[in-house]
Amino acid sequence: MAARHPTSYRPVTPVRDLLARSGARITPARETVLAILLEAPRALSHLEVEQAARQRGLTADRVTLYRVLDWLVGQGLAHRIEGQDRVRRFNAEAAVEHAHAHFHCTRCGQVFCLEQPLPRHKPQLPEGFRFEGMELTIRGLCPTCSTQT
Amino acid sequence: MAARHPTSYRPVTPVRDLLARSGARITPARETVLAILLEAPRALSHLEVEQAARQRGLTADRVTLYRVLDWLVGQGLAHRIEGQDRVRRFNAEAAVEHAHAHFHCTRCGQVFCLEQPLPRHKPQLPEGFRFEGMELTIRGLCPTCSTQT
DNA sequence: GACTATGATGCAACTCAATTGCATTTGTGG
DNA sequence: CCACAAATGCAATTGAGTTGCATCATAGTC
Repeated sequence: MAARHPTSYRPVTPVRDLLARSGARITPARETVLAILLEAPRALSHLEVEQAARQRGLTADRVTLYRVLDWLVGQGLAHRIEGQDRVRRFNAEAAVEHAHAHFHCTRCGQVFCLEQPLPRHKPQLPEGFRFEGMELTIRGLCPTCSTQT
Repeated sequence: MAARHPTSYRPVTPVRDLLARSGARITPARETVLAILLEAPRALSHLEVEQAARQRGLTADRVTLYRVLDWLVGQGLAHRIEGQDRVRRFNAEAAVEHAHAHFHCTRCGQVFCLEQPLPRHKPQLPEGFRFEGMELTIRGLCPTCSTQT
């Protein structure tokens, strides 16, 4: 997988810099996982992260990856998406405001980030409800699956 | 819990009628579960359905309830909502078009149906994606939880 | 460069919703 | 009332995610 902004005039912020900002420790697991998420074209499940990590030579426990992912979410470096299949997926959009919809393929289960932003305004809620955030998930078939009959 | 349209000029369609339309068998489990969903003010998890069913004197296996719920969804009699907590919740909106947002309380986990409809139009999708449906989930605190500090 | 405290990791066991296979029961059309 | 397809019950299983605790490694300090 290629880096995100190969032709950008501004260099990609190195993974270690992003991590360093948190003040917490920089560990191989955190470096690798964040790099994986940053380079992924779509949201990855824990399992996909684990496989990608192994390909990069990281031998980390399943639990460690869960904890790293949670930590990244806590740091605001990654975002967690609740899938239609009871599987959580993660992506990292270091620079991009995370306010877009997700597309969940009902056939292969992949989750894609869509470019179009969510409505800017907070939705009207009935009396007493407090808003924290919102998530728009579109179900359907991805390009690959929609052509396979 | 009261029936849905107490003042409507049109009588509420009896549960058995709704079931009969499917052409499939009418069983105690299906009757009870559908009645529970129709009368519930919010989406219910499998566990909540099970407890409600027991209160009504239905002694059905957990698995049966799972299967009944799936079947109701397949028949279009119920709708499945994917929670932020990896728990599926169900509601039945026999007459109402199901195109509204859901509110998920991040504290108590309850899911409420919001009145405001989703945007009518199908969202623009990148080339190749096929639209099937969408789900808008708003996270936050419900009235009860938002007052408990 | 070595030392150390604190926070990260590994391991094993566990939780919990949901699913599956198969034998048994039951609703319904004939 | 009968037969058969469909629904149910039961037990075992899956799979994502979590927890407790012992061990290890990072980053600041000397």
